[in-house]
Amino acid sequence: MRQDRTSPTGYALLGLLSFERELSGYELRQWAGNSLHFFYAAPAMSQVYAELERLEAAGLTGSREVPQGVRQVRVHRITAKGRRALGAWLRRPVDPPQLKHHLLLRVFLGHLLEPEDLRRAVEEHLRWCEAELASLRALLDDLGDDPVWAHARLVAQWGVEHHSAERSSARRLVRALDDGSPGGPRSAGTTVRA
Amino acid sequence: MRQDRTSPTGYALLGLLSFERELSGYELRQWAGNSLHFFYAAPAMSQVYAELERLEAAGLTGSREVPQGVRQVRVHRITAKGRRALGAWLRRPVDPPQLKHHLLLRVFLGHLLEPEDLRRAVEEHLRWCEAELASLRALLDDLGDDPVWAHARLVAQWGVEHHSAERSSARRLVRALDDGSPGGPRSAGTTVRA
DNA sequence: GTGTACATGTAATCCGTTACATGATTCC
DNA sequence: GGAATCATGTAACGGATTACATGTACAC
Repeated sequence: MRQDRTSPTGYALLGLLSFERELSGYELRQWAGNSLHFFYAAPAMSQVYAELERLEAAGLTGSREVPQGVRQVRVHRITAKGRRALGAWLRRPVDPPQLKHHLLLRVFLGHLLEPEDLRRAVEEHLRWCEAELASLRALLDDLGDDPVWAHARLVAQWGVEHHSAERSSARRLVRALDDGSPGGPRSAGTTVRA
Repeated sequence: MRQDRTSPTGYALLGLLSFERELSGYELRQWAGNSLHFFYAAPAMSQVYAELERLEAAGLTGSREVPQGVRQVRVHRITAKGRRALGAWLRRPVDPPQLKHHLLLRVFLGHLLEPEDLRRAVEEHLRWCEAELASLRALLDDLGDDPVWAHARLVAQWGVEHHSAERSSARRLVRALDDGSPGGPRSAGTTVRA
């Protein structure tokens, strides 16, 4: 039993199970991938299975096989012990957010890139922000106004704000890159915007 | 030689060495810890040493021991090959940012917490944001206006925007939590602000 | 009949952390 | 004299990924 051998990712999965539905590993991953992933990097499929095994070994979840047509699908549920463990974990001091922003690393090392290369990378990031915003809006739509999803709406709203800010910063970055390039704004037809 | 066995963290260190100074592992970690860490989680000390060994084995860095008083300190420098490898990596498609936001995971699972506990966690996060903003301002101050740090200033500026947005969102979260609590705004003397 | 989503896993490997160990230097 | 910082590492472990392997169900 010793200590608390459950990782944050384990608790995240346990958290998804805390909505009291029985879910397969695949479904858990799906859910993590399209709603959690905005603020918490979704684990690989294989890790979900590994994590579920550990959770079950620790008695925090249980599982059973249910027939799904011809096949057997294993569905998981949280146990009373799991609910207690999760509650205790949630009350512990929170670590600061962990970020690995690969684009900004490139910007930081911009002296090793052509301004055009850097600009393209930032613009790609901008497109990614737009795509994330679109799926967040779709998510908010799906959540409706059921009280069960009140907190889910809060984090989705946070996501919208976060990605909007990211988008503003990226736009500002493009402008700064244009202004700061050797010899002022870029020539060659990339700067003229409407 | 096979493929590209260097991790993003390895490239990050290589990037720090691309400013053409010879640095010890300790100094690299220091630098990563107080300027890179705003957008790229700083690795543990022990990983820095491990990464430096790999880089040297791959011929991307070189090192030598220099006397520092009585002791020998090992300093590292980037090689021509390292500069080429870094340049090539920087031009590759950029992965989206990776985030693990432990606070938001708590918010998402807010149905398992007392509103007061959740509120306290968000307020703790708010204090963390303030502290980060303060050190970012100090950093921007240190950077001065030397052209060498032009890109460093850009990412520091991004950091200020990012943490300001984070702060706004956290404040909004506190308000939403107050409003949304069962029975309206919290009683018991925590809601009345100024 | 082909591709995509559903569904579950194993193997190998690596990324990264914590804990431990050691010692010099500098500040109070 | 003691604490904090500088400085470098090793050992053990666990977290997480990629690549591989397998097969079903369903839509076009």
